[in-house]
This record gives sequence, C-alpha cells and structure tokens, in this order.
Amino acid sequence: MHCKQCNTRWLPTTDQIRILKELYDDKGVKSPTVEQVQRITLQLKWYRQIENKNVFYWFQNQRAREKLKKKNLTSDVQVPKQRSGLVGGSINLNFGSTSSADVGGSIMEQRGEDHQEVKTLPLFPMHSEDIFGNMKTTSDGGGGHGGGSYISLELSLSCEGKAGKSFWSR
Amino acid sequence: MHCKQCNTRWLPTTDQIRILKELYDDKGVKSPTVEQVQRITLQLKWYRQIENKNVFYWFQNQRAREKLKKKNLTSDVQVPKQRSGLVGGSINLNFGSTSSADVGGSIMEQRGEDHQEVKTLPLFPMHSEDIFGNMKTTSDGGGGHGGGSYISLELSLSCEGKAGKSFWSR
DNA sequence: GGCTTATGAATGAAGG
DNA sequence: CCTTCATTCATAAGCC
Repeated sequence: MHCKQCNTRWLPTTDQIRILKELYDDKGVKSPTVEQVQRITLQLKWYRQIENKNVFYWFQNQRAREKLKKKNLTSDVQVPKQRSGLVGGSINLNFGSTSSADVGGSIMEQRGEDHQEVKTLPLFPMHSEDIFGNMKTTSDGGGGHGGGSYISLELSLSCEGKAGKSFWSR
Repeated sequence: MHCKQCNTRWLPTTDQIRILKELYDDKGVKSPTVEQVQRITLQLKWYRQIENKNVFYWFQNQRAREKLKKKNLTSDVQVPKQRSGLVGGSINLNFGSTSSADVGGSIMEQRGEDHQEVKTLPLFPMHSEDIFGNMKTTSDGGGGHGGGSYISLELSLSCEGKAGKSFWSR
C-alpha cells in the first residue's frame, strides 16, 4: 500500500488479475506454454512491470490452489479448526526427523544401509572442496560414518556410460 | 497441519546446498553419474540423512531450472554463496528472504518504467481476448520445438577421461 | 497493532 | 529432458 512498487514481490494490478482469470477460467488456459507465458507477460507489461516468472508462478499457483479448494470442499468430514488454540505461527520442528524412507531397487536405495542419525557431530571440517579432493582410502566407506568416523571414498573414476532411465524407474 | 507421515521430503541443510552448488557451479558437475551421485550422497550424509534420489533430483531440478531461468521463467535464489571458508557452520539466516540473486549473472533483471495504475491508451489491441486468438507460434529462434529439429548433441557420456578429471583431483 | 488470510515465490519430487 | 504436482516459506492485505 504505502509501497506500491518496492523491490519486493510482484503485486498484480486488478487489470492484470482480471486478464489472467479470464484466460484461466474462460479460455481454459490452465497451463500455458513458455511461449504463451512470454506472450501474456508482454501483454500484461503494459499495466505494470511484470516478468515472465510472475505469470509462470501465477498459473502454477492457480492450478494448485484450485485443486486444493476442490479437495477441501469435497471432504465432507468436518474439519476441526485446529487453529483455535494455536497461535503464533506453527513452527516446523521436524528438522531432525528420523526418516527411514523406503525406496526399493534403484539408485534411490542406499546399498550400505547405514541409515543412522548423524545429527550433531562436527568432528572434522569436511567442506565441499574435499569431496572430490583428498579422500583417505580406508575401508570405512560403507560402514558407519556416524559417531566419529569420517567418510572415505575410493574415487574409482568409474566410466561406464550412463545408466539408462530404466535404472531409476521402479 | 496434518503431516501424513511427518517425514516427507528432504530438507537440505545450508551446508548441503552449498556443497551441491559448488559442485554444480564451480566444479561443473551438471549431470553426475550414478557413481557420482552415490558418492555425493555419502558425503552429504554426514550433515543429515539423505538419499541418492535426493541428490539425483537436485541435479535434475537444477538443470531444468537453470534452463528456465534463462527464459526468465524462474528465478534462482538459493543460499548465498558464502565462501568465507573459515567456519563451516556459520549459518546464513536470510534463507530465501529476497536475497540478492546475483549468483552468476541472472538475466532476470529488467527493471523498467512502471505504469502504475494507468489504464488508457493501449499500445496494441491485445486485451485478453486476443492473446490466444492470435496465436501464431512465432516464438522465434529460441524454441523451435515444433518445426525444424536442430541437433542438440548433448553428448554427456559421463566418462570423465578428458579434462573433467580436473575436478577429481583438485 | 497483532493475528489471520490470501497469494507470490520457491523447490523437492515425480510424471511423461 | 521438459513439464507438472505438492508442499512450504514469505509477505502484503484485511480484519478485529
């Protein structure tokens, strides 16, 4: 309001919203292509500065939230207003959640199966420069590197072409 | 609110993102092989539980969005590239808070004149009814999906035997 | 003025 | 690879 066009996020004008909604609802343009997005952006630029990504995100959000609305309305299960006693913004605390997701038979699966929680153990300063750099070649690679051991890798310079897509698919 | 399993998707730590970005930007690792993905995953596991698919998806998304960014369709505001190199644990708190996206020359800077709320004098008679009524798939040189297929020649062939060895032995 | 809501922006994950 | 979905974060707007 007092900051009509700061360097913050895009604030669409009513005309821009009207045009976008016409496209979405009337014209049935739910997922414009790249060229369409660029065209729409060009047209909406007349009203106010706007970038392609604004239009891109707008349609994406529109789809997502239309679906969300529809889903919430369909569920006739009375939704308890759980926000009644909770104030102050929910903090997502599962930062250190212990997840052992299962993914079967692909690269997504870790062979060594050394899932364990290595939350706080600032043992040695391994920075990104070291990943492909100096690696101590010990046989600790597959074992538990949690709890104090460091990771060691054989950089075997493997050259066997690309594994096909079939490798990932379940 | 209703977290289905409460441990859904991977939440990368700032260190993990930093390392991945360094691999992608500095080391030029754009499409890691299966072995590289597994190796990177092992490294990043030190910080927090992570699976191969997370790394794999990260690189895939990075490639896709870097390409989209060139068309101004997305922006890329990741963790600011702090390479102070002193402490490995200093966390930057402006996580996604409109940080300066100067990472590697973003092309999405095009601040121009702002028409604010004026709504007269249409430059071209294209007001929402004509946006797609006049689709002629111009889209000049950039796209060209439909017509002449140019040879892309991706040629990844991830065997790093030529010069790519440089980032193995840094 | 805080709190709630609406929505722009971002990104992990997956589909095709 | 390109596109889309799902979820989350961040913030302007709206309401007491």
